[in-house]
Amino acid sequence: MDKSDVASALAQAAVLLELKGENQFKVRAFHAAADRVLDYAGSLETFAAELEAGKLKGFGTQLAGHALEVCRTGKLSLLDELVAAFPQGVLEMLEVPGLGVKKVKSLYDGLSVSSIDELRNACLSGEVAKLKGFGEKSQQKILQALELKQTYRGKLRLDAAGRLAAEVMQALLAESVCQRIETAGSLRRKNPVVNNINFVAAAADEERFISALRQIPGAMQAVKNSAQCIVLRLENGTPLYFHLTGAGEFAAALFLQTGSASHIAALKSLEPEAAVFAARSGAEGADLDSEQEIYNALGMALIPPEAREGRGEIEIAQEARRAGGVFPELVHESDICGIIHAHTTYSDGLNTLEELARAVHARGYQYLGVSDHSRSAFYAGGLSENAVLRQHEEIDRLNEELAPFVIFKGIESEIHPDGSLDYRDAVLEKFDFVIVSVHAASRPNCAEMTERVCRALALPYSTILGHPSGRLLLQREPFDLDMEQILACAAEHGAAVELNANPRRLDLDWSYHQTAKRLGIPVPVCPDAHAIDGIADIRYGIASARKGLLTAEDVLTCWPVVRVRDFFHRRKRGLASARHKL
DNA sequence: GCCGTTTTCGGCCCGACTGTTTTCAGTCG
Repeated sequence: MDKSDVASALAQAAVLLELKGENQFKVRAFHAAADRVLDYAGSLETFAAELEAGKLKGFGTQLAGHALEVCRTGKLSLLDELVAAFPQGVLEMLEVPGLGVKKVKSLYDGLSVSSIDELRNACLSGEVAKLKGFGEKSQQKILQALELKQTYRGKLRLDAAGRLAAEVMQALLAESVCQRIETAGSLRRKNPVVNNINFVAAAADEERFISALRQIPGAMQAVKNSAQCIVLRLENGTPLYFHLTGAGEFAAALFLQTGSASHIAALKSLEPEAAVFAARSGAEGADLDSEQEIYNALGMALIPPEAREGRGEIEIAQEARRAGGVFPELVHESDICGIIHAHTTYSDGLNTLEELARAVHARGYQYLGVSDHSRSAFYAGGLSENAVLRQHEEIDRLNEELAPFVIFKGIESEIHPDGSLDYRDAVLEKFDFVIVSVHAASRPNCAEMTERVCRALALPYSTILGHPSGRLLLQREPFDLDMEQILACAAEHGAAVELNANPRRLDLDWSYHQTAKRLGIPVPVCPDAHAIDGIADIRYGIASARKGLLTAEDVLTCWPVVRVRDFFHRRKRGLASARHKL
């Protein structure tokens, strides 16, 4: 039980109250109360105490009572009543993009549609288009959204997959049904989204192993898929594959189950590979006890798991081996010198500027690039020009206090449809760096969107392009834009392109990293943190950067403070030569 | 349902965009 539970109970109640047709201001009061719980800086205990004392703004007698009930019992009886009043599927309909509470209500009231399946049928039969407030286009959009939702089914984002895999491995090791177990497949390759989770396990007793799998929470069924593979199906639909192996063949199995199909196929087409694959299939005679030896036997340096995609890494590894060396050292989390792209309470962050700066400082980083939302992001409390000036004064004060630690003055500015940014030049001038990004809901065509971003990049104030594709993994598709053209444009103007490390984004996608590198574009790995905890997300960004074969030199946030400052200055003066060194 | 030091009743959070409409409601960020 924590603050997010309280907030989520109040927010869910708000949605259902609206669905029920309650007064919109009452609904808003519930939403606002939920936001206030999240924004509350203290502990759950002090929150409850202040509620009781009637000290919290936004909580009158009613809402304070509801919030206290959740704090004390973990339950909200009002919410239970509301949930009971609607079929479960109605709530699921709210997750369909383009459908808000009003439209769901009108579908439920007007067509008695109360589930995703019924919604699809109503669209297919053309009934939705006849409903007041809907039309042919709305119906088509709903169908498209449902189709997209279907393609997301059973898939997991890297962070969720990693957590699930860790829980499963812990449970199996605790039951002592395997001596060793590791993740393999797309999770070990750190793909942003995975369709399944693969494990390699050294387990002597197959029956005990399977029965332990059946004990895992959410397990639906665990059955043998082939001679050496067991598949576990969970309630959410994601299949988990367990490749059983003897302890002596563990490395060979891990190697075979990690590489992507094209990576393994490319290796199989090489001459000396026969021995390795024969050894694997011969089972008994496998004497290769590490992946290092396997790759060496194949005539190449060890390829890091993230890179095993069949996109040129084999040639790099062969070349490295010929030169007597190892695979080029990819970027590590420990290479990160500073944090760029973080929000504070000036806009929609949870921590104050000072708290955030001290936390980043305490973690041993050299600098923090603060970038709250700009003016036009009303929904996120975007900064007015006055707020910008106030923040700058506070930064100046903190910079004196925390030196040699540096806080860079930044902003995350919306790119308007015409490619312009949010403030007057006189204000833009005052920032050390400006992250330019698109948030707006509208989705223009490819040419318009590309033009919009390129126009922004041509402005001397645009330092970093933020989350360039705009995608939200398993939630929203990327904008329709020409990424190659945008990268060329960033390179031309000396701008950097962010690798947003939030596991919901991981944007710039790893498949474009080598293009960026070739064009000399520095790629900062940015947490886009909205609280101190969010800084830890850079580990996902680093995983993606490694996947894209980036080195510390390629990642702007691995540069020391002096070099970053110099990059910002040069960019502002239109002088940025992206790859210059001091 | 909450709030207020001009208010205890009457107002409550912005703006673009889309698709539905003939002047606006719903959604999104």
